[in-house]
Amino acid sequence: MRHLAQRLGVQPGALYYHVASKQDLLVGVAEHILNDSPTAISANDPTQAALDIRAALLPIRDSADVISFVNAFRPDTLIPFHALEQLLGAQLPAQQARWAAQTLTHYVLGFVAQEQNQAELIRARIITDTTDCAASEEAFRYGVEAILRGLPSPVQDSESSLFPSTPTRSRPAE
Amino acid sequence: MRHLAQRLGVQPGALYYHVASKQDLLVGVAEHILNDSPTAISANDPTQAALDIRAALLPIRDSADVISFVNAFRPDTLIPFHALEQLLGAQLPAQQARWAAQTLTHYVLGFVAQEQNQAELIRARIITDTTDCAASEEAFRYGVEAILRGLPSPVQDSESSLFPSTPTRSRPAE
DNA sequence: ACCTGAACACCGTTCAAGT
DNA sequence: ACCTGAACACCGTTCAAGT
Repeated sequence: MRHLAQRLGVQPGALYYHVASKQDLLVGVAEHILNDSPTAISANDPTQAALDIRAALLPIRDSADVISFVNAFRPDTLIPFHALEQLLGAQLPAQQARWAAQTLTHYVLGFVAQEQNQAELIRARIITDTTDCAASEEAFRYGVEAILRGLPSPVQDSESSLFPSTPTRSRPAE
Repeated sequence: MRHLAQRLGVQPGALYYHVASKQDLLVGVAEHILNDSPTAISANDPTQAALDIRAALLPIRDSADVISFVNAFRPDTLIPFHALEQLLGAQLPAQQARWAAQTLTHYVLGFVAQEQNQAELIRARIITDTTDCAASEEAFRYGVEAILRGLPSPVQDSESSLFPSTPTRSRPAE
């Protein structure tokens, strides 16, 4: 809050005319990070979505912690995670769709949070850097693929979207 | 720090005679939480280990965040996660064993962190409680089982370890 | 050996008062 | 409508000085 105020050339208290609390501000920040990312987040392929979310978060310090907080504070406000739920739970009971999405979500955010917290410790010279960027990506992908393998597989789309095998039913009750 | 000092009937600064930093203290706290838990953590069955870790963390406020921090700050110091690596990676290349364990670890810590952060927000009356304890456990289990299904299965101890079906590929370059 | 006192450089938030 | 000034109740950390 105080840093932000300084950057706006304003007293800390002034922020509270525009925002009710730091937490409310973070909701806005989280939405901005995910919606206005240079790399858009896929809404078709869960593997790609996971990679895209990581790519959107990595360059922004502590963003994974922010997103995790917002997901706990205001579930369902962050579209990409909501989208994941529809993607993975295409023909699953609603509750299992939610569980499936949360499984992948927790992994993605947990993984990136660890990367970023480690980066923060390195920046502060508390630990020394032993990170290989390419290896991190490989490790991330390994987990994503393992999880998707374990979850009930969604529509194997390919060109088979010609015949509507999926009942695409039940738009979730608002 | 200040809370702890107060509880010890001592000035805040006095703590720094015994501990180098808050972070060092947290390493000790994390070890204590996992080692001296009333419910011991299984070292045989990964599913049970995950459930045990959650059981050990749930009653201690913010413990999942503490453990996550310590895992980033000092990887490999927390035994149960190290044990998970050996359990899951019994006949896997070292790097994949690590990745497998981290996949499950991120899920477990991410899940419990969300539960605890939500509990904290409820305690502070910032959000209202809509949590069903039994449902949470079911959701947790769902994710654990999905992930273990997706990961290369460890020794199915019974009789199937007779034929070495896994090609145990090219040990990765260090 | 262990602690106090006091300071340093921080937090998020509130609120009367100014313009 | 938007901000200042000043305070409130907090942080982790350091360090001379006490016992």
